[in-house]
Amino acid sequence: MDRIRPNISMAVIRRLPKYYRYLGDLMEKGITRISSKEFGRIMGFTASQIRQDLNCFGGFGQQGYGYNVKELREEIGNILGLNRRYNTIIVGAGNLGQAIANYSGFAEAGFILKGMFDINPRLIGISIRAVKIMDIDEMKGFIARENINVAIICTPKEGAQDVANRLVDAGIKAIWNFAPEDLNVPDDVIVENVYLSESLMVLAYLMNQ
Amino acid sequence: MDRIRPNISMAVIRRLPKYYRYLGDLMEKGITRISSKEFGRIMGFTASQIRQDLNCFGGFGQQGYGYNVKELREEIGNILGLNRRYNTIIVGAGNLGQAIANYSGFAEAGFILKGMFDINPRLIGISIRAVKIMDIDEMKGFIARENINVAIICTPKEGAQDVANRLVDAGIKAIWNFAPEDLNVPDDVIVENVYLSESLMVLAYLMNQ
DNA sequence: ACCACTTTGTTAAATAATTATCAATATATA
DNA sequence: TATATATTGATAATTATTTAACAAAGTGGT
Repeated sequence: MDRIRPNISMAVIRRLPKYYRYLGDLMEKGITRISSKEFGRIMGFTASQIRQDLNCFGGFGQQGYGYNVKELREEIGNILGLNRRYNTIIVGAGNLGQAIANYSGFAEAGFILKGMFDINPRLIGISIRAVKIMDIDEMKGFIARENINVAIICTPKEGAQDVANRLVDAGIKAIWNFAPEDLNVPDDVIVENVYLSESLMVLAYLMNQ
Repeated sequence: MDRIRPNISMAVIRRLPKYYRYLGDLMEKGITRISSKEFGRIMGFTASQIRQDLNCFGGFGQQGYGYNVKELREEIGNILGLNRRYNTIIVGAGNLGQAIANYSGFAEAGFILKGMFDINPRLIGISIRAVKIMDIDEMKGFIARENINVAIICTPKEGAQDVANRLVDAGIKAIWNFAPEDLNVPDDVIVENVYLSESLMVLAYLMNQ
């Protein structure tokens, strides 16, 4: 079904969600077709880059016509795996964990929040959006029982590696990590980091240039 | 004081916070000196890259010895502008805005939260960590009065560009943007984006490879 | 003070990413 | 149906980034 995809660079992969987003915007405006030239103008990319990127995955365009917006969006959605569902837990139910639990973009990408975990007895038992916060000691059983695919780490730096170890032990293969720490996990476990303070420091840097 | 820094690439700049973080870890462990070789081993970079990166800003090392951990950390902190203070406001006081307000890494990078703004009457008037949520119509005056340097946008996609326009109008030159939208601002305004859903989509992609 | 070893800063080489080019092919119009 | 125009996909050229190599300079032990 898919063409073989030999070593596509992360540079390309990280642009895919942006394409997906802009194609959604175009759809909302009722635009049904777009050329790489016009698409590039809107996104701030060169037309060449867009054609090059899309061609990593297949010839979605048509000469003399351009790209069909709806079709291309669906294709990219499938490439990104947005057509699947991922049973997800949040570990660390503090402010950030709760904000993520309430985050709507989350469900839109196919991630379904099934449970939350913490070590703080004050938090255990309460619910966020009908999702219960449980004791972290119940986590391993829950992951197996509820067929959890993804875990989101929202703990402080100190607890993060320990949580990661527990998750790996419980069979989790994908982690979205908000803790400011590079997690040590086996090669077959995927970690996608969101380093908020690093982003903030870059802002500080740019302000002083 | 600073040496002239001719066009340092964003690739280098985005690594600086990581150096800073690892140097902090080393300090906590009581390590006072480190070679590029060992530092590279710990961080997962080549020794060459570390020497190349650091040399963009100055010769911080010593032949036969390596780098002084404390000194190097301070130098990088200064390069990043962490020695300065930035008066900051949050616009959009929903779940994410409140989580960011409670985020500790924030103050550590020199960002001082002075106020929060929203359009929701239910939120206006309440306080998060002793910081009041105010009506967004009061924002422009507040920015001038309190000498605000930085604004954090935590609104939904729909309100983001309008908020950005108001911020630019009020003289703000640096924006940390969490809304899933590319903001249109004048060239002299810095925008650093945190695209959570894009990060999540990359995770989904990687899970399907 | 000497010598073997370490390690930097810098330059060169290699690799990766982006942009330009263009033949091939489709569209749109008369 | 013929023709001018638009646009892709692919390849080549260019630019950016990373890695390797090495002389110069310092360390540390004797």
